[in-house]
Amino acid sequence: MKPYTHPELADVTLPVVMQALSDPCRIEILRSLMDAGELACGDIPLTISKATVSHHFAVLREAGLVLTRSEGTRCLNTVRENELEKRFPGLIALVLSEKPKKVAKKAVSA
Amino acid sequence: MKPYTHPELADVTLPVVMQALSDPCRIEILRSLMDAGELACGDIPLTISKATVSHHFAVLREAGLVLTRSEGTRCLNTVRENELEKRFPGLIALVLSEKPKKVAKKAVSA
DNA sequence: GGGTTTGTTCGAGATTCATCGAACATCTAA
DNA sequence: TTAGATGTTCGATGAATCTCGAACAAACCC
Repeated sequence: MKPYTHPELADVTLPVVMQALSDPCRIEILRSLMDAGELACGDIPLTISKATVSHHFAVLREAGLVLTRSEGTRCLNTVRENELEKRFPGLIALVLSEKPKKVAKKAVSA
Repeated sequence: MKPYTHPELADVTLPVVMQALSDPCRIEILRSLMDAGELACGDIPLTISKATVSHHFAVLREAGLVLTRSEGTRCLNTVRENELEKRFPGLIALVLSEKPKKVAKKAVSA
């Protein structure tokens, strides 16, 4: 089985995180994740191949931004929100503040 | 003389800014600028060629991060701090909060 | 004017990156 | 066991990026 590896956020550098966030697809993935709480790779509303989606998730994972766990044939992803807030204060808010695509979302208070 | 062009921050997207911040050299440049207030290209304490420094400044400029003005044969650069704080709240603090590390500096004694 | 300083621009080389289809692996359902 | 669903990995390809030296341009100083 595939044991996903996640870095300690203390070992993640700022350039690595910024690089991970420099792609519009990955920013959109992060927003979807924050919006839904947890999503499988296939649930990402993007018109790119699943190979590319897998690649983007790997980048996000290695940058310490998301946490992936296997469940059946699917992999469920979440944003490492609390840890990130400690390591890079304000980063998540920055990502979410850009282009608020969905307004009046149903109380998913975080 | 060369008329430097600077984008409106409203037109700058998050991926573009993140891309600009994904290079350790450019992060170091920003830190030096914030520390000194205003610096010429040649005053950047990095061991890279002036052609490369010029390139990095162009990237930072086009990402809306720094403002460049000519003065004699030199070009003085400042961080667009106030504007950035409005457009991308917390971004500058994020860059400064990262522990300063050695970027392309001389190696320590062996 | 001639020379110096400062920075830009122009190739060019090397590396990295995003993207895809195809093949593969793993788990679930029938 | 077989078939389907879900992701990963493997090449490959085209684009972007980082870096440099060399040539160039503009402003200063003598």
